Amino acid sequence: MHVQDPSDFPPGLPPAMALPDDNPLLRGLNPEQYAAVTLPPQASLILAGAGSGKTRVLTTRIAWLLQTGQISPGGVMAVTFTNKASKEMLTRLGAMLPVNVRGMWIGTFHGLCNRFLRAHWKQANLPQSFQILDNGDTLSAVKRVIKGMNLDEERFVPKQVHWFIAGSKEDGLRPNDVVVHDGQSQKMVEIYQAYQDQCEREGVVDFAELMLRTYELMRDDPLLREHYQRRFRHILVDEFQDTNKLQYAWLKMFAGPQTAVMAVGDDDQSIYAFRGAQVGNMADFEREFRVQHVIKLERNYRSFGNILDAANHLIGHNSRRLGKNLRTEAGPGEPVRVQESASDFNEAQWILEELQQLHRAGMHRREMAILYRSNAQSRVIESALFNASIPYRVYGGLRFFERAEVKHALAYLRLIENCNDDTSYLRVVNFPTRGIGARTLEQLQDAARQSGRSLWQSVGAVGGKGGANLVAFNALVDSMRNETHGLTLREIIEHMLQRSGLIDFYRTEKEGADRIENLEELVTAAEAFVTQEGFGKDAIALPVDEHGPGQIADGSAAGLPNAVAAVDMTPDAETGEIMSPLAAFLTHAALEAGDNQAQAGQDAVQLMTVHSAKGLEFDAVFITGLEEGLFPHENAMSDADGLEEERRLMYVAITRARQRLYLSFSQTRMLHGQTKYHVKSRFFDELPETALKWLTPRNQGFGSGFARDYQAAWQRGSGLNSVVGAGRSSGWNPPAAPAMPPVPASMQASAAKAAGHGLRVGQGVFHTKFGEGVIVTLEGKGEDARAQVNFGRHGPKWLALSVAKLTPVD
DNA sequence: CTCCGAGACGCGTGT
DNA sequence: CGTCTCGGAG
Repeated sequence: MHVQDPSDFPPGLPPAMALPDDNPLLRGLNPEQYAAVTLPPQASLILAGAGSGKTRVLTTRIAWLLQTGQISPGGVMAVTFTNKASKEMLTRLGAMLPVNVRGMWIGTFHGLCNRFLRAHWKQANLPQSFQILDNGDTLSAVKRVIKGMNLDEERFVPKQVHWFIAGSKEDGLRPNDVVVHDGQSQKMVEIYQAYQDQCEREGVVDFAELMLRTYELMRDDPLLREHYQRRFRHILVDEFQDTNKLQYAWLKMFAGPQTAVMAVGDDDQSIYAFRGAQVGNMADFEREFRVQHVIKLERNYRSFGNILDAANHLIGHNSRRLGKNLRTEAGPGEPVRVQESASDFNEAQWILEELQQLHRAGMHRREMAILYRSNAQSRVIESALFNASIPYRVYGGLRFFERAEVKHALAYLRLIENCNDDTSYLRVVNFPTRGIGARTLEQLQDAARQSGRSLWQSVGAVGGKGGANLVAFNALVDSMRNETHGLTLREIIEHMLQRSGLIDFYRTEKEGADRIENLEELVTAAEAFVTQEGFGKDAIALPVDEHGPGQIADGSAAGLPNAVAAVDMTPDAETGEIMSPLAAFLTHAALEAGDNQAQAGQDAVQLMTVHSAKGLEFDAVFITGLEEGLFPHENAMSDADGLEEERRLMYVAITRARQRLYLSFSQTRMLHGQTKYHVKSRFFDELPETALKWLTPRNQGFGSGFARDYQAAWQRGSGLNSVVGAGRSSGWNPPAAPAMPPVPASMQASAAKAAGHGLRVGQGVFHTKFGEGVIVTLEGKGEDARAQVNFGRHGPKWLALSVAKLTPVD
């Protein structure tokens, strides 16, 4: 690994390009960024630290390539992992250059695959109107397969089977390619095969299939491969450290001998190994693409010094790094604040107070983020925010297009589009209820299975009342299709909502108001989609891409497309026919879980997992639940690899903060419906003490009681936390707090109950060998007294109190 | 067939 | 604690 010296760079470029100040595009770039943006058309690897201006480099690079005439819009592909990232890229690019970004291949891996398969559906052996299964759809499809094979769901857990199938596909393996170890894995492969057959029958593909199908078509069709390889002169890959085996192989298919691939990534931010990401792809890429230029972007433009010190110090505990350190010229800024709470409830309460102080001091709510390791942790915080009427927005969790009522509506739309979609059929055939019960559906599924046809096609095989109801349901869908023919997307959806009975159903429901609101939101979303994607009356096929200098002739002779429209409007390769707005909208719904249309635009506090925070930044960040078992998560604590990934995750979390960072942990937490006792995260031991400021007394934490914590909470309000750091860089001086109220009697009582052996559950103790821990359980009396103590790093231990020396920590 | 309540089970991260 | 599944009554 070598770093290009920016001073003698870029070598050998035309003079016009070497003058940075001449070109407004390049103004303000630092030497490394400048070098990256203006690299010659060869394979390159950009190691871009957090906050180092990575997106700026990517977009400026594309703009510069276009502006200098090195490529045409059609000659570049830029691929990201998230819709958020690709949208941002498009927006920024559009602001830099007057270019029709729509015609460019900029999107997520899955979005680009979709675009590719829409154009080549025939060669890919797909029906023209193939539908995409989201996670929920895939899971129910897997369940159906398992049921259909008469297998035990205990032995073949649908979730695990899905995991197995997706994992196999991400390794590029079809059922025949999977190596079988034993009877169990043999059966798994059979399920995989049956699932695949079912998908083929129904004309649907899952996320992994989008990637694999595209890869295979490119691999097996030399004409197609050559066309695309010659077409793309530049391919830029964002978040390269997150690519899996299949995505890397996919990239190699699209990158030809003349293609300059720029991989941008940060090994320290690799947090998706659990779903197959291979950081090793970075090293492989450097070798296999014979990378000449490796550039490190280490200058951070986001955070103050103390925050970066914390990040650098922490990540330094990882081995196997490519080696990179963030630096800033912004000064130390405020210290990183650390808060300990007695319970998750108290933690939420404390966050609430801090949020309000920041807001009163003038910070926008949207600039405050609360991060947690797992989605389940959001609930306590949400209810605290809700009760205090503080606007907030939750990312992840239930997304718009995943809500039950929205999925029902989409299922009707999908049936209108493709009536063989059994997943959708089963979802709404009896919703709202129309006298079609389990018995009838079983007969229907049996009939379908035997004839190898879809449920829709098999309704005739079921007799009796149920059979008649099925026929009536088919007729309903048919008439919806007929009646909406030629209508606008909005009209189609409104008609379907009425005709299906969904609206009427929710009107009579007790809690139906919210659901109706969401259904109306669906209409709005469709309307916005139509406007955005240009499906208006004057919609025309988007322009054919012009090939830049040195580009190949178009591939029309081979029946290949050289016209590329917006993601969902790709014309058919042969007929040039454009997808219907409905079909396009359904694709959109499957690929973009619908970030959450609801409270968008409002100035709201942002709640999300650390994973979904990647790529974002905020003025103030709270990292919550920093406890052993939670963060790092218990399932990842046992092996070194898992722990290193957790540490990278923590690194990502820390580097989201611009000005103020809070780290918070709690002694107790409601999990699985019961109270758990936790030790603070080991990550605290890996942070530089000089950058931290403990808001609660240091090392006196464990089990020191609710009363103390209660008092501390009030002391904090009285300005304790503003002593350090206030006035340094930001002007958030907390207002004076009210006088401290007396400690409630109930809390005093709980502290006083420490009778007997002088220990109680929740008590913090010190053991000479295991260190600090928390008493989780107490049993027995006198000589037999024993305690279960959770020592975090050493795990929970049973100790005989007559033998073990436990010193209360208080 | 539909509705409702009791009981089981889970919460690790995402396109 | 919340959601999903299953069993029995209407």
